[in-house]
Amino acid sequence: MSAMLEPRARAISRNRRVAGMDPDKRHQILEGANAVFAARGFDAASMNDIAAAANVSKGTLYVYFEDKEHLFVALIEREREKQKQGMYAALADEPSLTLALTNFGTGLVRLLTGPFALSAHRIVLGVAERMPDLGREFYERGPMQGAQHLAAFLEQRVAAGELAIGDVALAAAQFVDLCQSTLMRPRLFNAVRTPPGEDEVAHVVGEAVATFMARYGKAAR
Amino acid sequence: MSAMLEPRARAISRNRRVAGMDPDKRHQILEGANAVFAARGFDAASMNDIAAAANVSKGTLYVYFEDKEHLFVALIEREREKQKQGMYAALADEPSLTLALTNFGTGLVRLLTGPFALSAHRIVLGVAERMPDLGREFYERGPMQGAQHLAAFLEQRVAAGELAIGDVALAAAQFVDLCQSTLMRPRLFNAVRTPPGEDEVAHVVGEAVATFMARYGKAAR
DNA sequence: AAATAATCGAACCGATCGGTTCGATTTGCT
DNA sequence: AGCAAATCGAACCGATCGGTTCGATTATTT
Repeated sequence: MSAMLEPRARAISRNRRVAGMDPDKRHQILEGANAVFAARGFDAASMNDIAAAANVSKGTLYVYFEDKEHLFVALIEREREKQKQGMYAALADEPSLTLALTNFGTGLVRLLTGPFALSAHRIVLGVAERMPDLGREFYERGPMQGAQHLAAFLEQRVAAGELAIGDVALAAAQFVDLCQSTLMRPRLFNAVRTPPGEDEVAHVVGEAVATFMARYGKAAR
Repeated sequence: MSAMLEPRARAISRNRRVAGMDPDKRHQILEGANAVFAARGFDAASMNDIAAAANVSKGTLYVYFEDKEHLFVALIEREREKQKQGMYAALADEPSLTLALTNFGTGLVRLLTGPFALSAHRIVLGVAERMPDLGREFYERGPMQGAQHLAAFLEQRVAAGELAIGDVALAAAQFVDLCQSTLMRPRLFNAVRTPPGEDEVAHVVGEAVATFMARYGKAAR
């Protein structure tokens, strides 16, 4: 108490003298959970495995997370925040319409076909029937929010006279789906075990932009 | 022929004098399995539940199916055969290109957003990491085969001068994905708990056809 | 009616699960 | 150095799982 708020500030930023509050340990646990969930799915991932993978005792595990579902939700939320930043940057920064779409689509596909988004999708879909709230939240805060961002962007370009779109929300969803054609589905089903190559992504996204512009574009063509 | 192979015919079609061979009982079991798998997913569906739902003793269950995975595979295969017929009819029968696409797309969406395809997708995706063969087979004999059928159809129309397509396989995948925009994803995540209405399907498929034709159509526009 | 075989039903098996408990050990603060 | 708290680790709990076994029951065949 040398000053007034010394102890509190230390307890938060530097100490781990509060049970279940050490951010490093928390991170460590989430890393282990990530590995085990990705490899085995939700049901088949045991808390024993996770504790072992994280090099943490099972007791400590339950100090940091109250049960398996909360641990999984925390993992998803952390990863979402980690990957969301910069996803929508392409839409705000790039003046060229087709280039903005291309960059956005490329980033989207890279993210979706990556190992984390893939396993997260599999797990959430696998339990969506039993845990509808988890499925709904995952959808609303992920894919749906992405489509809405894109829709808002398209709206601007419509107002600017660059696009002519009747149903903007549908058009946004169409573009998102066009970008994934051929790439996401076989990956989800594990029929293709490696992420698509740079050239493959460029081709599919390019064709997505072309199709999208053929329908909704006003200037060129 | 009534004379000579009577007994054999009876043994197959009428009798149940061979263990695990009664088609009615097999059907009964699959019905129960369908209900339980759909409601709980693969891992959480217990063989006890399935036996109870099918009004069959657990012992009998294991006479007809050697384990849970085989039971699930048999269920999927039965349902696939049941629903595949007539799916590709629209492509063969209809002379009008846009009408053929519309009919195909409508049937596709109806099937995919229906309760069985939905739960089958969730389950297979949920275990795709642990059971890669199941995921790959499901994909290859379902979605992939559908896309190939459509690609073959598109190829004909390209040869007939009605379409101009560079990458036919990609174009087919694009159309399939366009048809599902807005409809399939929220349903998969259980964010929308009822199948889309007739009008909604018509709108989305109509827009899918419009976008597809804007890019690849030759005649109009 | 007697025989024969499929099915039932209920107990049982070993394994594993999520989650808890608690004494031993480590860690960081004073 | 000495203390207090976080963590460890291993045993433990009740429940449930997939799968098996076996005597009782039911239905079909002769």
